[in-house]
Amino acid sequence: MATAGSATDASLDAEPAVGPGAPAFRPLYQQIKDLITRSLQAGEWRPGEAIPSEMELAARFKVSQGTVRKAIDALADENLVVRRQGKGTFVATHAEEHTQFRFLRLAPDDGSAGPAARRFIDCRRVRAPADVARALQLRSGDAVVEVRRVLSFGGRPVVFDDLWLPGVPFRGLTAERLAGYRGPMYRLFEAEFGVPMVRADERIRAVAADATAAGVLEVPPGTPLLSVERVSFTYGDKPVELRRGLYHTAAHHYRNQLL
Amino acid sequence: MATAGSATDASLDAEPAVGPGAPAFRPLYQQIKDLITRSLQAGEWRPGEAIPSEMELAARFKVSQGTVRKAIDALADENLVVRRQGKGTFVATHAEEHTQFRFLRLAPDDGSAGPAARRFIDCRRVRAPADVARALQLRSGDAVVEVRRVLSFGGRPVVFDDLWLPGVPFRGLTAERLAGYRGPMYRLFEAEFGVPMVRADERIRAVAADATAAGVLEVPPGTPLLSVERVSFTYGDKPVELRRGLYHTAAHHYRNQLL
DNA sequence: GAGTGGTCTAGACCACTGA
DNA sequence: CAGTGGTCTAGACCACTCG
Repeated sequence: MATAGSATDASLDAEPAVGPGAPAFRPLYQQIKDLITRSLQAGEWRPGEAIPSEMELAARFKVSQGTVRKAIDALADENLVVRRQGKGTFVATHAEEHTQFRFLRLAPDDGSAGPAARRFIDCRRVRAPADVARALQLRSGDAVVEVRRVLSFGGRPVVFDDLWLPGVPFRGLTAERLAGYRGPMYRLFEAEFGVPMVRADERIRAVAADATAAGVLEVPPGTPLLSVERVSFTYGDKPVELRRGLYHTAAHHYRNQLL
Repeated sequence: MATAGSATDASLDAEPAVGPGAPAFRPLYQQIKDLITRSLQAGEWRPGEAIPSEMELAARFKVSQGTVRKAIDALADENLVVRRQGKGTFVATHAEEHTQFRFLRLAPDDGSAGPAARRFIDCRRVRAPADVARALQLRSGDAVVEVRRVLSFGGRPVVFDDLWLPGVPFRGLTAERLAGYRGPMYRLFEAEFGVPMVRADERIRAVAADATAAGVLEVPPGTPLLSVERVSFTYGDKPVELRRGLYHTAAHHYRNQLL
């Protein structure tokens, strides 16, 4: 079977489709990948849950197991999904993640990986300034939630984060909720608000500590700090967080691997 | 055929090999990948050249095309090799690379991607200081080549690099050679010295400009700068460059994608 | 049209997990 | 033990490149 006729709950290309608009060529496994992504987006399976087995998905989409496998491989490459031999394939989650990995690329200069202590400075509903609105694809003045917090390692404040979340999915996010939660903040976002962070872009520069940052991070004003501006996305490449972080890099560094 | 007997020029696992030392299980395609990597390392095919077709490699290693394909896929994922449909598979090269991509993650704040201007401050043979020797896995005092250079964008100096290369493969690297070369520095390294950079680890922090950096980058002393310490590797995870870069991030930023 | 990589299938068997 | 993902094979056909 070269072209599938139809699937149970969504449509694959019925014909090779070589119209004048030339939709080019779209491999079957990519179409399957999109269908699975759509199911993730729709919440058909929640973070941490298993998705159906390859055999089941192959039956559902009327394609071979190999094609489903390629689709899932692609999803696994993007960390949307995690494969576990003998057990199944699971929707990626920030639940385990060994606390501060994956998205916080800060490492201590020596290997000592002490646990992070969090302190929330505030959490307020505000109207989105123009730059925040632009980053989150909202309109200026739309409701957003602003959170400010500090991360400390070994008793010393190292990270000062100022972040904004769209008001609508994050209605009900309060300082108490944040302070009372055990586990990574992104885990709370996905578990309590149904917004899993899946990808992020960062822009990094060096800046001098202003009075506020100096006070929070307990350094003299003017101290060089790493400025990390991050936009995080959920499933449909939809931006759902703007974060401005200031990192004190006297005993820590931002690690990155190029390949 | 579940286990291959032998190959033309190297050995695959002859037996499942379940000794007491438990070498675990090593998929065939990974063994093939290692063999191909070894050929790359030995210079059997040079950067930019095509490697044999999947069919030829399958015949050479006495495995199916599908297995070779998986091996090459893995190599392509690590950017050791580039696949081009209809043409072949080619050893990765820094020849095209659109000038400043892949390894220099600095981008202008506005989209304006002007060409970079290079200026070489010096290029000397020196004895490796302890920290350089450690990073390059040499002995303190071994000969290394130190290069210092500046990159400018739109007439303004933005990057000040100080880098060390092991003396032995880089015998004959001179300021004239560097200044006279058209194209990326890493292209010169792979083409003239047979050392392709394949992977790199970076450690980033914020520092204040000292007198030297301030002079070179034309900023006041104390200006916050991005400090980027990079160790680059060739094929066998062998470190072949230590680079300390200082980036002036007033109009540029270091971009990074997290997934 | 010949040769390359890319897709898709079908089936066998292996490694791992957990009841 | 049954069920999962992981490997390997063999063969067909497709998309792309280039002479």
